[in-house]
Amino acid sequence: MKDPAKAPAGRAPTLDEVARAAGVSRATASRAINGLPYVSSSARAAVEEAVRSLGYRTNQVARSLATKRTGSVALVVSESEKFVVSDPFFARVMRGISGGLGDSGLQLALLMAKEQYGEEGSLRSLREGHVDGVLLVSVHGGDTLAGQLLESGLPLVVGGRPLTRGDVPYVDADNFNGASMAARHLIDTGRRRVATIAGPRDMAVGIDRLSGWRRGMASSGLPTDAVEHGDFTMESGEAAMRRLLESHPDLDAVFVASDLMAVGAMRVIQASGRSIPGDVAVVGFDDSDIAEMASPPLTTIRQPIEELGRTMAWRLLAQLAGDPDLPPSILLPTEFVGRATT
Amino acid sequence: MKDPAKAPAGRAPTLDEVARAAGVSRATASRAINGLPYVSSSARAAVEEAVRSLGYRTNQVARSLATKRTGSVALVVSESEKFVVSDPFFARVMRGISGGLGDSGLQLALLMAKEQYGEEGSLRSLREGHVDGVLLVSVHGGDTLAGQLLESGLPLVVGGRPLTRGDVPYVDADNFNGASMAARHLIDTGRRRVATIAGPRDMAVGIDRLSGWRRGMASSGLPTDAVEHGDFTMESGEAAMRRLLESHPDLDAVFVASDLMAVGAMRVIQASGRSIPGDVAVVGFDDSDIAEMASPPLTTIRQPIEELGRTMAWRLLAQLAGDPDLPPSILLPTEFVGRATT
DNA sequence: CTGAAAGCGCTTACAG
DNA sequence: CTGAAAGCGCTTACAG
Repeated sequence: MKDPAKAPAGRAPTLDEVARAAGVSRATASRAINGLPYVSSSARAAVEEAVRSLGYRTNQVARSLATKRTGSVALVVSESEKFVVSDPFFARVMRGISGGLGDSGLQLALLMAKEQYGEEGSLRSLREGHVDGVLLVSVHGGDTLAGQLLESGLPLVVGGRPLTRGDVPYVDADNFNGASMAARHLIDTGRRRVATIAGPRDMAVGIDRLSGWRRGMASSGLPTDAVEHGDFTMESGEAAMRRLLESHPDLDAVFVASDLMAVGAMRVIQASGRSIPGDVAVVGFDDSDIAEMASPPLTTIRQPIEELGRTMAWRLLAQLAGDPDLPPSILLPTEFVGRATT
Repeated sequence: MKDPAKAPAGRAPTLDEVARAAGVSRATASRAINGLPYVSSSARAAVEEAVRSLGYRTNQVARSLATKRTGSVALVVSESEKFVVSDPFFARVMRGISGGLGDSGLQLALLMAKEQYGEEGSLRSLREGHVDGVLLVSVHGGDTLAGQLLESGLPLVVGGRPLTRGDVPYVDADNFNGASMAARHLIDTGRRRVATIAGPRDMAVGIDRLSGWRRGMASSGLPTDAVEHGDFTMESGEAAMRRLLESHPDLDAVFVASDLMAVGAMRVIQASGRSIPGDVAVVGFDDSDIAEMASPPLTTIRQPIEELGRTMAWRLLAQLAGDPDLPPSILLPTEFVGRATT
């Protein structure tokens, strides 16, 4: 017994075959499948039945060619050395993005912007790839790429505040208020000589966490002169802490702009014979895995990384849908997480 | 002064325009661009010049429709809970894959196989997505998905040995020999009562590292009865170590199947009043970031994670190119990294 | 070595 | 509400 409704093996059924099976034109079949109005319910039912029995799936490539939309967005990440450090960050953002794209039907195309090709090369391949929009995770720099993308007219959302391009839509954690909370918590628990190990001066996340700490200190009129910078590696945290202990041996607390640097700082503090939190209290930032693993477990400020990714996806989706009232950029709340170092 | 060779703004130049500018037919322009033979050098030069001056880039969507190849491969990762643990692993594999794809021109489409849709849903969207091949990172299970993909005829390379499907091409680290090296190193440095904390019994990586350890021990005729299992979390490493110390208080070394579990084990060892490596030597596996951060820094077995990704990409590329003599699967060497716990 | 033409599988004005 | 037809931008036998 043959079943003439079955698709011929080896080749995917086409819209044409669906239309024939349903006894309608290709145009009507297309409308029914895409849920457009002006299709009689009987035609719609026939098409749905044909789709089911043939196992039809629309060929996205053909659709893209006709509609000039690809149904995919690019996730661009820079492949710079520094990035390796924040691998877990990246993975979590991506999970969030993937979740946020959810049932939108959009594919996520990954693009590692290779430094050897330069940003122009990345831009080119984005246009070649014909994506509908771009999600750019900008850890370090990437500002010029963001600017070019914006000017090219491609819908764009950046993760992390771009340093120089205030006009690019972005989503970021509220680093300023998080750092301010950290300072206030230290003050509230009786600390009076509070230092900070900040991130790089040329990264928004470094700048924002430093100015947030300043704001928190200023609200109590405490001095903000004990500042050293690191580059978010553990080693740089150790080195910065050594400098701080030398210049400010009387410090009784330190806010460190990342958990990883904080772990380095804690080692130096302990090696100097000081106890944590007895002699020196420590607050980190990120609430990464190592915060809990540190000994003692590290008090820190949590940034909602998955949520950051989800929000980036949401923002891009909304823009693609033509949503008129979109906030240019979005700040996600950070949260105090008390553990044993304060 | 107008430049008639420039593309009209707003719309990308087409092959048609290139052909016209070069004074050849579309067919010839296409051949020249794709580097096919049978194009006169004068025609080739004219086309190249036209491409340059117009800034032409081939429309991949149109090409895909014509050739029935998409120029993209899917990276499928399962989004299960357990996966979160190995985030850094995942990010590094992906970097390797991206690097391995290199200049192949293939796009990497990311697909998080959501558990809620089940594997059938994932499979469907892969076929819909019309990718040329699939890279599957199989951390836990995923064997049935791998099997279905294989049967669907889509070129496939799995990262990590599938547990039940011996017929699927995969790339993995040489966990067996790595674990064997670990055991031998402990024996060579004078340890005689060597325990192990193995991974889950239902993961290939758990099984392979356990049997490798057994092999290493057997070569010296030492007993292999001190075995406990964890699930690769730090907590499970702690719990397993507690059980080991209870059942084998005389142990003088332990091989732990992951660095993260090893850090947990070290805490328990130290809390029991034993010194590392004085009383108990410890060897981990992975050479992840925390291996260096542990105190004392952890001796471990390095697995080449980026290389794993690169090799997966290479294997898939070779298969797509129709390379006839491909090894069904590939094992990447692991490497001993001596630090302070042995 | 080259060109005219058909075809890849859809969508979408347009005219009914 | 529906269908015939043009078009999206390429590739590739086929015939010269």
